[in-house]
Parts: sequence; C-alpha cells; structure tokens
Amino acid sequence: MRLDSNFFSRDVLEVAPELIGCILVRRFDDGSISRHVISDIEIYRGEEDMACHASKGKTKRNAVMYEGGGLVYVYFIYGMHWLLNVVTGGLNNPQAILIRGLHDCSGPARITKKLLIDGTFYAEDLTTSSRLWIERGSPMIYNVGPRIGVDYSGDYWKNVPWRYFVGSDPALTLPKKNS
DNA sequence: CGCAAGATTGGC
DNA sequence: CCAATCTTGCGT
Repeated sequence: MRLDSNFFSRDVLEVAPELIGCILVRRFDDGSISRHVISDIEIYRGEEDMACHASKGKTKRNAVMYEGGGLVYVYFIYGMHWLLNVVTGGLNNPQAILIRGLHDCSGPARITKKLLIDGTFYAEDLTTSSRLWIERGSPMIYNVGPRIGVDYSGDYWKNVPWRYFVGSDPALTLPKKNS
C-alpha cells in the first residue's frame, strides 16, 4: 500500500522510525519496477537544526522543504552526486529525511545512481507519482547514531542521534569522516 | 564577481 | 590520502 500525505505530513521525528522497513518503489521509463527496503536514513529538522539545509532560511534550493510532506527533495552535491530526501511535516515547517541506504545498496549517492534519480525528481509527489513512491513495509529493529558528514554543524547538532540504520553500521566500510 | 566548501565516492 | 566537478552561499 502506497504511503499517503497523512503519513508524511506528521513531524519528522514521528515519521522517521516508521519509514525504516518501508519499500522504496521506482518505476522506470521502460515499465520495469524495482522495490527496495529502506534501511538507513537521517533526519533533518527545521531552521534551528544547523546541519539542515534550511538552517540558513528558505532558498531556491531548499524551497520544497517548506512545502507539505510527501514531496521529494533532491539536490546536487560535490559536483557529481544527487541525494534523495523525503519531505515531511506541514507547510512552512522545513524538514526532510535523507535516504542513506537500502537493503541492497548503501550510500546516498549510490542509491540515486542505481535508481536513476536526478534533478527532474525535485518536488516529485510521492503520493501520486507514477515513477517513484513508497509503500508500507514491516517494522524493523534499527540502531541509532549521529548523522554522517555534518561535523561543520557544531558540537550539539553533529552529535544528535538522528541517523537510523538496520544491522551493522554500513558507514564503517566507507571512508570515515567522523571523529 | 571571486572563492571556499559541501548531508560523497572511488581510486591511488 | 586525495581528486573529481559544480552549485550554492557569502564576502568583497
């Protein structure tokens, strides 16, 4: 069953725990469909969160985070990678969940590469889109830890345990950037 | 207008 | 350890 706007419109702290174990579904142009269990995510919540792109106020890039929950926020980073986020919460309450890993694909940029997701998905509506949506899955046990790659955000925000992941930490096998 | 840095990855 | 590669945000 596809997740609807009622699911995404709640506060990100309520949505995130339930998103673990859900199914990310991509329908490609040729009609083929791939389904992947969401197993690694990060929470970005409000302008007060110094690691969130909304911490500097509304800009052209992050504007979709100020819209209602259920939309896609994708952005280009490091000159080569697209990262996929799901917007949650209500109007003018900027928050989103970064999809960091799937059961068979770990790494936020690897996911968009594998699923062919780019800038054309900016503000895509997950509740009505015919090429990308999320289905309810089975609840899963997960671990929590600090978010990856946000050391610039200060002592408090870089240590908030807003990363949820299933199983052993996939980031430990990637180049380490934590201290 | 110039420039530094980024919610990363893969290669040396 | 470091280059790739380009948009964004901020300073001049």
